[in-house]
Amino acid sequence: MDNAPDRGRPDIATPLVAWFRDAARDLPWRRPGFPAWGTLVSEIMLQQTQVARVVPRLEAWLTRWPTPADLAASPPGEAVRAWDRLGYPRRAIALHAAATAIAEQHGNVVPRDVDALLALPGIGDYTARAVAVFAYGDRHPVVDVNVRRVLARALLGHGQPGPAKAKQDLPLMESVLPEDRDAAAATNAAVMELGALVCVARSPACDACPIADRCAWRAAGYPEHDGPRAPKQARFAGSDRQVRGLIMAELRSSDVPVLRSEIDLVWPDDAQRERALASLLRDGLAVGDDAGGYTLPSV
DNA sequence: CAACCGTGGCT
DNA sequence: TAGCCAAGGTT
Repeated sequence: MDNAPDRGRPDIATPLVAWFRDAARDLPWRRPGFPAWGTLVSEIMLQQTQVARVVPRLEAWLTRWPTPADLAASPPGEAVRAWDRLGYPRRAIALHAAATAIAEQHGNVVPRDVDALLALPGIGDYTARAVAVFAYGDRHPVVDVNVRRVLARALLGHGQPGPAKAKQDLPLMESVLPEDRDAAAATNAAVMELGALVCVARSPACDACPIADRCAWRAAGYPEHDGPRAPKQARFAGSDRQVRGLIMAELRSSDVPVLRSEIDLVWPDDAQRERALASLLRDGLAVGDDAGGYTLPSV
C-alpha cells in the first residue's frame, strides 16, 4: 500500500477510495464478472450521455450481442436501430466497426493495450484508458470531465476546469494515483464518482465531500472562475444536428425504404434538409437505394 | 484548434 | 424557462 502523494500534493486517493466503497452507485458495469466487451459498449454509450439513459440500452444491447462477433454479424443499421435515441448515432456505426475489427483482428477479445484500443474507431483518449482500467484493472490515469473538474478544484483551486487540453490532465491524474494497480483503478473510479455525485458542475455538495478538508478551491474561499472557459455548446434548435436527428428517427422507425417525399416532411428548409441528408450519407448512417429510397445501412 | 456531432435531464 | 450540462471523438 503506497499512497504517498507526489509533489507535496495532498493525498486525495485514500479518503476517496474509502468513500467510494460506501457511496458507489450499483451500476451494471461494476458487477463482478461484467465482460470487457460490456465495459467497452458502456463507455461508448456514456460519451456525452447520462448514466440513467444508458443503462437500459446497454442491457438490451448485451443481451442481443453478447460478444463483438455477434454484433459484427449483424448489419450496422441494426446497431443504429438498437442505439435508439441515445444521440450521436455515429457512435453506433463506430462501435459496429470496432466490433468487426475486434472479431477479425483480435480473436474476438477486447484489446487490453491502450494503443490497440486507441486504434479502434470511436475510441479516443478517455475510452481507451477507461477500458484498460475498468475492464482489465491496469494502471493508467483515466480523465473525463468529472475527473478534470475534481482535479481543478481540489488540487488547483479553480472552480471549473479549463478547456480540455491535449492530454494535459493525464500527468496531474497520474500524480494522484497510488502505485498499486488495484488501488489506482479504484482511485480512478472514485475520483470520477465524486465528480458525478458530489463535486458536480453546479451546486457542488461540499458538505458531503470526503476531501473537503484538503480541497484547494474550498481553502481559497471558492473563488469565481477566472481563466478560459470551455466553449459553449452550439444552439440545438434549428441546427443541422436537429435535422439529422429528425431524419434518423424516420429511418429507424421504418422497415421499408423511406421516400424522399417522406423525408421532405421532417423539415421545411430545403437546403438545410439536403445538407443534413448528405452528411448522413457521408457518415454511413443512411444509404440510398436504386428506387430513390433511403434506409439504414444493411451492409 | 475550433467546429461539429443528438437527445434529454435538471435548475 | 432558457440555458447549462452530460463517463468524448473526429475532422
